[in-house]
Amino acid sequence: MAKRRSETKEENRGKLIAAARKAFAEKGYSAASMDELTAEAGLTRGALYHNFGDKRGLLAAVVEQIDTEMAARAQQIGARRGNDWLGLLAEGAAYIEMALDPEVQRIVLLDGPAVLGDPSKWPSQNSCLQVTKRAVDGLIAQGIVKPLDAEAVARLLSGAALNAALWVAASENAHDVLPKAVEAFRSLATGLLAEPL
Amino acid sequence: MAKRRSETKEENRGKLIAAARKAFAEKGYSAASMDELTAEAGLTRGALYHNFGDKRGLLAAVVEQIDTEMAARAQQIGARRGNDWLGLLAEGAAYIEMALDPEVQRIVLLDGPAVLGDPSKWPSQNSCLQVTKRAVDGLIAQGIVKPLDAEAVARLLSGAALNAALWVAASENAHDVLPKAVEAFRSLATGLLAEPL
DNA sequence: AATTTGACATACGGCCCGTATGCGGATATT
DNA sequence: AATATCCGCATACGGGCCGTATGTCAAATT
Repeated sequence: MAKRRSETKEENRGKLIAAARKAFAEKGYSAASMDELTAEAGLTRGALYHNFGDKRGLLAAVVEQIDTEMAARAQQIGARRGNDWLGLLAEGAAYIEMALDPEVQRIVLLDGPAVLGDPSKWPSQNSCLQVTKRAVDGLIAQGIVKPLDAEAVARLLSGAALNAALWVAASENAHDVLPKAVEAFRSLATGLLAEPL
Repeated sequence: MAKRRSETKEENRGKLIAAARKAFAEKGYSAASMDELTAEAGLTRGALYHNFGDKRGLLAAVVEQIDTEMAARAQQIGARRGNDWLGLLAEGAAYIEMALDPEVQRIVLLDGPAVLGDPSKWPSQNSCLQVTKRAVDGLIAQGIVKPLDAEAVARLLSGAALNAALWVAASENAHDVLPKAVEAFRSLATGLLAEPL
């Protein structure tokens, strides 16, 4: 066989991240054991430490991967809708739905901030925030949205969306409350409009 | 001296909670050592385990104490302003400011949700949510706010406020961005009004 | 006064993480 | 092509922390 070394290294990195995603999502960050994690990936803690430095580094890598996937989805939706007002609303709703994924919740919304600190300091830069910020910036430039601080608006919107998702996910009947959350989000967002509809 | 037993027990409970507040706020939940914690309170882990069951129990008690304090402040502000629209806005701004306290951030906003799970399942019931929900309920009944699901609105508002607070706190110049956050919050909230101002 | 209760201390064991060291194959050198 | 080097990963070790079981002494009960 004789594979290239850099090749197998990337493979193993991928295996570790995949195993970590599963373990972190199921057990939570602190309860996830590095030994079990690496064993499930067919490796040992040596590989993990060599690739990611420490447990936090592994979490950061996992978060970055998930975040990248979320950003891709958001971009798709934004592109399909166009960069207008309805696009922003659709994006917000999309984030609420994405956050229903237990993996996203546990890793990105709960353990991520607690272990890694403020999202703005993450390697991945928190795509949700960035994408929203860009959209808001555009809408302000067009005069559709009030001339507020774009980052402030993005922070509030994303915070609202993510909190709504946590609520929906914790509810018994998620499919019943999801529309309520989305509706409330849409109402809230209309407060940003420069002129009432 | 010969104090009553129940008396000293409450005293020690208080000492432990106080020490835990400091340790959790400074080092974070997972990095805080129970041994150091209890030693600083002049006790041992035996007392801690006897009173709170385990480390999570101690965190829950700390969160409850802080949460109660926050609820008291919010009630004050609400009562002073009256249960009207401006009262709700003032309350939201108050929560943003309260969340600037590093203790509140680290313990209630970061470690709390990660360790204890969804706030709605906390013993303290998360005062921020409850107070906001009650205020929104009243405004809906008066026809001031659109007939949305009160809990959904409360979730979104509190999520927005708390996320804004995290942003402000992480900023270099907090006193510069705080007004931006509050202004954005006010704009967002106007989206809830049944009729434009 | 004897007994029971309860609050807390002490002792023990296991798990987990981070570091230091060792090893074998891929890569570079001449 | 043979040797030397490097690198990715495994293994071994040590310390810390948490949860449980057990012990102890003062307060409460009778």
